Amino acid sequence: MTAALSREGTMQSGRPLSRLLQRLEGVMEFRPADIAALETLPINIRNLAAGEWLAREGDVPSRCHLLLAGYLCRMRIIEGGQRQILAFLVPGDFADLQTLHLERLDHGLAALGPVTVGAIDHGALRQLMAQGPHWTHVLWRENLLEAARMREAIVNIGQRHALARVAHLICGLTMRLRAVGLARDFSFPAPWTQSDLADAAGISTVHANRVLQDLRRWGMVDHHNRTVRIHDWPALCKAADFTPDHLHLTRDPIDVDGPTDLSRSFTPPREERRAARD
Amino acid sequence: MTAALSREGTMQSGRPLSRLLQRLEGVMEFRPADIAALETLPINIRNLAAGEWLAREGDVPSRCHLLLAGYLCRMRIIEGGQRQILAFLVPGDFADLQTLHLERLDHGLAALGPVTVGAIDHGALRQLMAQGPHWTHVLWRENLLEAARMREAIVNIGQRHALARVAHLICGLTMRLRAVGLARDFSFPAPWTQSDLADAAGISTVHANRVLQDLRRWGMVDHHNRTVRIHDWPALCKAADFTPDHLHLTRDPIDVDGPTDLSRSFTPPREERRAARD
DNA sequence: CGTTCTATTGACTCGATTCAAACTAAGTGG
DNA sequence: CCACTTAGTTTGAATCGAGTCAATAGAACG
Repeated sequence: MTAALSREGTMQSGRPLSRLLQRLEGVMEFRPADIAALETLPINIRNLAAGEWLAREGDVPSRCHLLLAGYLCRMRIIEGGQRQILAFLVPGDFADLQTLHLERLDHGLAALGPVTVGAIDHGALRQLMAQGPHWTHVLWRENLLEAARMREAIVNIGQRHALARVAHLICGLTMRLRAVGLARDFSFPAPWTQSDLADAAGISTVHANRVLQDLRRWGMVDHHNRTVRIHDWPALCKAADFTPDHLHLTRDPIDVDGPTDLSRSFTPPREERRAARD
Repeated sequence: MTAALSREGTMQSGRPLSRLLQRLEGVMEFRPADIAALETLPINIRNLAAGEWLAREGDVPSRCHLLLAGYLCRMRIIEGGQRQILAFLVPGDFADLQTLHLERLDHGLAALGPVTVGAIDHGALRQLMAQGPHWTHVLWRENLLEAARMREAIVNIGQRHALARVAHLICGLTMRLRAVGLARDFSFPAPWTQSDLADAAGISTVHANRVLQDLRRWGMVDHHNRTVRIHDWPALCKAADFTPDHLHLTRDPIDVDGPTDLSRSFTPPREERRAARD
């Protein structure tokens, strides 16, 4: 079991783009030519040790990094030393794609556990996008998916209790891992500490510990031996108030077999004044 | 004074793009042809009453909306009825630009006070972008700026105390308004309620009230008569732990008079293992 | 095999929520 | 223009979820 897990996590060095493509193919069609164009990108593979920085706040990278194996996190440290983890990244995610259009990095990127990344020059990506609107769309969309996850993080931290926050983080990670072929059995390596989880959920380390104990006691999920094992997925989702909508993992309605009925696509509900306030 | 303020807020109907252009020109150069291309876009101007929805979660819009006057907010309502305001939008901001590449809206957009928006068809925007990489860059960057503000919101809600959160929201709004020529005198119309502010800061309405009283008592800022008046900007920024970095309002280093020294643009600090954890 | 992280526990404190009531400003219609 | 209504603000008291501090237990690592 553990062996299977670690095999799952291993990057097939011949196909560094496989995680990304697997996820993308879940939501859109690709012509062989599109994939060929992507696969000609020169990728520089690099390993990071646990805790190592991939990039720091203020950096002006000239390359984008695709996470191939392991986990990265985005983080910011504020005056007073507190750290907020903004996001966990999973294989197939771009780490600093936004530097194509927003040069200065406004947050740091660090490895949670050992990590493999592939570096692609900005120039190569720009060339890829210049070949047609398709890859522009895909990469832009990648940035938007990230923004959607951030919105979810705001809701999570702003409105939910500690237990739901932590549960929600785990649910989101699970779904995203499954979208790239990992965590098939609802368990996955989790090299981060309770303190990392706490900083992602906006709670104290001590409280994160107590919440994890609760989740374990209720038989929902267990985090031991650097491994998360989900025992009751429906219950966990319920406790987390989790819905996968914000991940946009299914084909957007407008993409499914031709154009949808557009008459209901935009509804200006004039009659509902004030409703927004309550 | 009040007259000047309301004049400031009024949209010059002949130049609906003026706020957007004013902000953009603060960070990049435009050729007259670029601006001309933008100004030929067919824009449909529409007014919304306070509390009215511009769009709702689940909508699949076929147009993007540029906020011309007033304030919009992004919001999500969760199981249990709690609302999280994800962002306040100010004139010159796009409300649903992301629907160009992520069709389904994962949050609602509502008017805080009376609002004027300009609707631009997706098709027209795609045509604009097809004319060259320039507007693609600009619009993509708009999405990234929004993502940067969301990261800041996560840090704000996740790590700061209630007073700093509210102060931070006000600081961010002020800077963004000033970037489009509003709030020149550090005061601006604020048609939202304490309950709106609370939902944006992730605190209860009662506590928002108490925090606002503190900010008033300390002589930093005052929110009365649907107007925010900042009396001590440095003190407010200090209390908020506010820096304008995340707004990317200055020219990015790489854009200022030719290429910057790229040797220091990416620094893989191998020696700093573990540092990321503390 | 000790050193260093990481996880766990208990006691105490505190920031923030909840509930409920009172007060104030802002429309609305007679 | 005033009485009525409604939305928004303010206050106090009780409570609670979560933070802090400090000490211990356990795992991992060189």
